Amino acid sequence: MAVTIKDVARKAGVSISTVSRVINESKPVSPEARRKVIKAIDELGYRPNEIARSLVTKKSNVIGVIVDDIGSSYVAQIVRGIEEVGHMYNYDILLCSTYGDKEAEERFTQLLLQKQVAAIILLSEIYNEEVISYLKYASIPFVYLNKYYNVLESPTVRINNYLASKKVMDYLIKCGHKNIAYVTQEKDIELTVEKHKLQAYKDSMNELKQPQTIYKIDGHTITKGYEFGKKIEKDIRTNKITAVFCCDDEIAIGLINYCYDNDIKVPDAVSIVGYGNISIASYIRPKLTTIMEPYYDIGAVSVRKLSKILNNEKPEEETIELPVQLIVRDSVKDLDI
Amino acid sequence: MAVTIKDVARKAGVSISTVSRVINESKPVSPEARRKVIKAIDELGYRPNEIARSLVTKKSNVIGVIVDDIGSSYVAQIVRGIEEVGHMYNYDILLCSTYGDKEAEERFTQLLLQKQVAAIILLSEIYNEEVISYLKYASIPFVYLNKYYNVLESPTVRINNYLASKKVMDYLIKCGHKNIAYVTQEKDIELTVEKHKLQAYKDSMNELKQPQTIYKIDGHTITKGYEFGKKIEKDIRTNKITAVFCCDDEIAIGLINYCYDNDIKVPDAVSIVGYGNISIASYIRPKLTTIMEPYYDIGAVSVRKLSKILNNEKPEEETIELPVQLIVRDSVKDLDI
DNA sequence: ATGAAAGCGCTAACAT
DNA sequence: ATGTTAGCGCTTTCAT
Repeated sequence: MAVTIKDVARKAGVSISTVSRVINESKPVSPEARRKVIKAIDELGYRPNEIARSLVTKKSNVIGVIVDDIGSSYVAQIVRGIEEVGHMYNYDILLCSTYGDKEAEERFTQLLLQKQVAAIILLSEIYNEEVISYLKYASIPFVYLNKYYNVLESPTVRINNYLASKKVMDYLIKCGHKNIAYVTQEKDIELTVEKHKLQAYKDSMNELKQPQTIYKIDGHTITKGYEFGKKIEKDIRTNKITAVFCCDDEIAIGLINYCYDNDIKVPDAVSIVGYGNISIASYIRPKLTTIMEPYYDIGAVSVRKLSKILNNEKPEEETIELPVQLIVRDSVKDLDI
Repeated sequence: MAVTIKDVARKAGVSISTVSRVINESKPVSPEARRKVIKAIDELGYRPNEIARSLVTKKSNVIGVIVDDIGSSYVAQIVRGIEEVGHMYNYDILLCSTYGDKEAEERFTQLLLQKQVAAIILLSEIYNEEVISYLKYASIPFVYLNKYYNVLESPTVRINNYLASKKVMDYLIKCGHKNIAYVTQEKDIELTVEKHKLQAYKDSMNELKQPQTIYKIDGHTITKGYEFGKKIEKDIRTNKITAVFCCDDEIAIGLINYCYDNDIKVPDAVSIVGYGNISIASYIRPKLTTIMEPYYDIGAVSVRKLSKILNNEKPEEETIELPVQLIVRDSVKDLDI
């Protein structure tokens, strides 16, 4: 049987209140009593039961984290930020993965609520307004993270996608590219960040007075990017385009692999830029030039935001925007050289 | 204020016991009362407080998971297995990362114990006997996972590293390679799985009646593998070796990248084999031939093992060995063709 | 400074 | 079948 506060009290010859006071340093205790209590705790190897504790305090110092798939590398990086900074603020992490299941998001939200988590971070990849309404209704502090969709008004931490895409376009143009293609997504452009990224592309091409070449693909995987290679191959070989700006690192990497397998030299025959800076980006060859989404920081800032709310500090703006950086590597050729 | 079992009882006009009975289906309840209770639960949006529940039942259906770094891809895969199968068995996951800190392993173990987790899965990369002793002393069901070290006797799920290495060597030899090098680790060979992997290499080379070429490097990162390229470059160019068996995918990938950057064709100039099958392995070019460590399954089987223990089912063998597979891709050349 | 006692929300005897 | 009650391990009034 686990040792309880009673055992400590008995052994120390004091009341359980006194024991409670010394472990919480909540009220003054005589040095004499404190000494005895500490001794008893030591000898018995006593550790307060956090469950009992949070039942009475109604606080849990647990943050519920619902992600799409912890096996996904950017998700793991965000969770790393949540976890590491969370522990600095003394929060523990209760983790659930939904694997894109809409119902699971709501089910896990309920579950976490039942577990009395102090706050929730929901990292989603789908469009799901209900879960946000539910979260608001449950009036639990939360942060909603979604790489793709702009869902409702909700507290979130993200980057400015328009500015990020502009950065890419400016760089490509600086490198002398004129025939630049953009690879976007087929679905829900109006609802997703693609809306802003695409706008940045269009604005840039207009300024450049060049025709737009827009490809749409369905999905964010390396495999999809690879398959996409077949579609774009001709346009590359005929020099209709000299640079491809992919909405996703995965797609860019798939495309690079397709080029490698089909003897199209990157960046000599075609320049490729990604978006995200997932970890593989620097390991494939050529190394991928891309926009760095600060995943770790997104996680870190999310916890910090929640921590502030939980401590009733001054409420922040709902949306926090983090700076982005263009990571210049080897997948873009400077045509002026 | 959250709605409690009392509110439901009052609203339904029954006692709290009756409410408890219907939500737990623990004892028969008249259809009439059940109906009223369910109605009240619905109307109030009541959800039982899991904290209160586990305080009295002394069960928590939470599994504490301590990992080295959730940002590491194989770790994320194991956690994915734990998480997904865990939820099937109705367990939630409380996650902590140690980042290789020995003290953190023990601190988090204590923390999880205080949180009354039902069991612990410890995924470590260091040698730390104390934490195992502590886990045993705390008499909590646990599984100890360590990719590198063979630490003490402890319940674990792993692969047979000798057999896995043998598989690689057999394949390399089948492909006509004779001058095969093995890249192992500098540190703690006797304490780690390298002991068995190296033995398999030696046995194979002896059978082949070929001299052994063993390199030692310190670390498991892609960067280390890249740096190692400089050391081995001459031996490749002089054809002293035609194939390199790396103890780690990361090292193999680093080496492949070094070769790419220095115009050494893989696999034409040198064949390279990895170990682990991390996700990047199939995305780099050439695709890496490697041993697949079934990370997801290791996580999945670990939970299943714990679940059995927690349900007092027949105790299993302490060590579970999972099958390995050689994934043949493009980084090995068949010399006979 | 300390102890007694109430009570957090719930389950599980124990009664009826 | 249902209600009453004790108590899980703890914090926190409220007395003293």
